[in-house]
Amino acid sequence: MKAKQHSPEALDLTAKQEKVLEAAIHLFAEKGFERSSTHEIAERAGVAEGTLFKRFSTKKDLLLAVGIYIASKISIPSQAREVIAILEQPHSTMEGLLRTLLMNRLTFAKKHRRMLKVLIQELPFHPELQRLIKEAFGKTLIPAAVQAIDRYKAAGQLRDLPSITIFRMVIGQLMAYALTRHVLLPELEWNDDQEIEQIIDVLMRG
Amino acid sequence: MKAKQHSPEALDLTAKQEKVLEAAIHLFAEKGFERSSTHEIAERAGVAEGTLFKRFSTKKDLLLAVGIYIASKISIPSQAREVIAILEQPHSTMEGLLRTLLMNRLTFAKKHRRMLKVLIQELPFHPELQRLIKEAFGKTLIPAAVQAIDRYKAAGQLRDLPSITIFRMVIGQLMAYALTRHVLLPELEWNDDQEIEQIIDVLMRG
Amino acid sequence: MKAKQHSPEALDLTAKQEKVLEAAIHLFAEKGFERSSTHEIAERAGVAEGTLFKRFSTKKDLLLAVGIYIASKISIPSQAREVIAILEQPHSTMEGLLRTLLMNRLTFAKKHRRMLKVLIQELPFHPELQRLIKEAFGKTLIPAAVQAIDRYKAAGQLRDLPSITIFRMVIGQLMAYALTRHVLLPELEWNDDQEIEQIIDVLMRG
Amino acid sequence: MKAKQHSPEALDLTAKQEKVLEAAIHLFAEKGFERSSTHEIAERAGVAEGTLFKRFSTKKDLLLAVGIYIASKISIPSQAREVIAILEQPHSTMEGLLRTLLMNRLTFAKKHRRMLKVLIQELPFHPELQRLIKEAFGKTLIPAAVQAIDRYKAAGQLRDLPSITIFRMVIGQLMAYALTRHVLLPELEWNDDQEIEQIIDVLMRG
DNA sequence: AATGAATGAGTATTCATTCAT
DNA sequence: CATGAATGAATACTCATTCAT
Repeated sequence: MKAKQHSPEALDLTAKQEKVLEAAIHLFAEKGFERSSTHEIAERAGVAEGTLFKRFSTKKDLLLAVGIYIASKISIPSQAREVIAILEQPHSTMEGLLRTLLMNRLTFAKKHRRMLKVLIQELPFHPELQRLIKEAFGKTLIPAAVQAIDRYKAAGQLRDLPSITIFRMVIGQLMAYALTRHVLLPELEWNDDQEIEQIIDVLMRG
Repeated sequence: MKAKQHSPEALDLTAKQEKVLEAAIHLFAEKGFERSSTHEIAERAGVAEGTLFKRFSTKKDLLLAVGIYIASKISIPSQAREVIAILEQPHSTMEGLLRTLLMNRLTFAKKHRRMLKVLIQELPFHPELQRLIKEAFGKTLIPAAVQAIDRYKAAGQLRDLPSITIFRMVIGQLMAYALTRHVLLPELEWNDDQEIEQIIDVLMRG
Repeated sequence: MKAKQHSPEALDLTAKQEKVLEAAIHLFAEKGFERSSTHEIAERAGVAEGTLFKRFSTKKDLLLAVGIYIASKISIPSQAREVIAILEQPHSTMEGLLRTLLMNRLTFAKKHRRMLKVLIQELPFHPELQRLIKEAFGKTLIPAAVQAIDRYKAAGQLRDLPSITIFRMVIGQLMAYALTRHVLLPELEWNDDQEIEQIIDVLMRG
Repeated sequence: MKAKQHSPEALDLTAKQEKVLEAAIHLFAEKGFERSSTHEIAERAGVAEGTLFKRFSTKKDLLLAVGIYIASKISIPSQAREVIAILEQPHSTMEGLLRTLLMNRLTFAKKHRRMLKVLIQELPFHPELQRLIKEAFGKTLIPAAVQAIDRYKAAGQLRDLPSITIFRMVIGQLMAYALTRHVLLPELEWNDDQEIEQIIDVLMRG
């Protein structure tokens, strides 16, 4: 009928349902999953409690919806393409690649800050969620990254460490920064560009 | 009465109370704070539910006890002394310092794995907990670390980056590794010594 | 419009409405009235939930429809005629009457098994239903039966017990059999003809 | 500790728990199982809703408690002994046996009227309940009854019908009477002694 | 007429906490 | 001191019913 244009495209939600998901994410991020009641979520979304359960038949489904959405963003054929494109571009320097990559991921983290917080918080307790995310990462992102790293190693631009270790180091720095930046000390003023330069600097030269 | 020798020395607990705290930590780590019931905790500790509330008048107190214990470990006059001693020792090389430091912290993390998991999980939702930990870090560890870093910079062994940034990088790598090692992929086999060497390697030379 | 030929003639239902009633009876009989949801009924009937409430403005109306239908079957001017005809026929022997009657009622019970189950289950809790059924019985069946029994007593074929007691005994045996046969032990193999002979035998000679 | 003397001896309930069970039976009998809320039950029992769930961890457990209690009454080593004693006594006449038996059972039915109503109502929907009752009957009562009937047949006091059929006829009459008496038409005045005489009369002579 | 999304009161059950023993 | 029965508010979820399309 009418052409719908949702942002969480993988989920196909009506307006009210999207309101519900939004409210849920907000509350989950703010107070945690268990401490947020469906009553509260419905109230914040401006719908009846019954409405919530029409689309999300369980409170946990609300959480999984976050996982599905993020997974759809991470994996092909969605935003991962961006990352893979970056990784596969013949960046003349490793530094350039890093810069583009970090900026891109940081933008992503900023945009989906709340969802990511919820996800990280609940990941240890929900195997379904773990599966979702592991698949999303394992199928596309990690292979592409390892391949890119191998290419740079072959070109002599990277020292001969296990590719997966290098990957972990980069991701680790990024995560550590994002965590400090958005979760631990969000009250400070941050200059992302400058911080990224420093991270790159350290990663390249120690 | 009798000379007690608890490991959580800052808390001064009787045998049963310690059992309770242990049970709480175990369950909090495994299922999360909210999903663990006081009934379950009391059962696992082998005490009555009433007994639990004698010493910990609130479920949250059990959580705070974890915070207090860890804080006491981090700050003077306890185990922090170890770290500060390390930082203040005239290690001839920066690498040696890093190695000692990382090993020491990783041992700590391994020993208090569950407590740390609980702490990290609940930190974002409990200001009291945040205060506890921030103070513990801010009062002793960070100043000592910054001072040590400054000394190495003065000695020309470190590039001229903001000390606090360097500190964050090191801690970041450590956290990223500990997280991957103990929380995200605990099922893999890890060789800590080797991994530490790689981390040092990357931190020193990029 | 079109000449309709429903079996529940007293109710005058469209095809969809009949589907709904059928589904309701099926579910009520299987899981009980309260445990069957209108959602489930609508689904089984293949209609929307709104449609259900067009004709049966209340869930209870669905139950009453069963009562109305059965009542219409019991009382004149419907199938009761059959029974009354049997009772009024000059059967030479009491045994013959009993045989015809029991067969007839058992056929009826078999045909409307589910409706009867629902009715019996819910009768104690719904005064409207009780009224419906009492009227149906009281107005036509019981008087006719009493009259028939009186005739046989006068003819010396029956001992001088209160007619209403005799009626209750016969109905009692029939109910006890039908209950055992269709509700309590439906999984056994039953030979109706033989069982009826035995019931008659006992009723006549003890 | 103290010698407790419950009437539902098989269940071992405290005073409050017995109150709860009583309230539950009352309400289940009056409004049906599904229509009675745990809130209502707790209120009628004068306890908090939580208290109810301490001993009966599920609403269904309350129902099963009724089943367990009745089953304990039916089967050895409880009241069944009474019945079996009656069946095994050398009553000179079959009529005497019947009279004693029917009186005994009717007293039982009168005493446990509500429980029996609940049981009969819910039996079709709860396999666990069916199992409970079937076992209670099958293990002790039916074999004893069949044996007694066989003895009377051998003594020429009973016609040669299948024993199980005879049993069913007697039970059937009893049930039919009890049902009419206590469930269908409880508002009428009944003279049990006289009615029993009539039932015996019919059963013996037709 | 038919649909099915939306409603909100109601349900069984859980749980931190209290207190008489 | 220790116990565990008792509490009652809070929770996730269900369901008969309504109504805009």
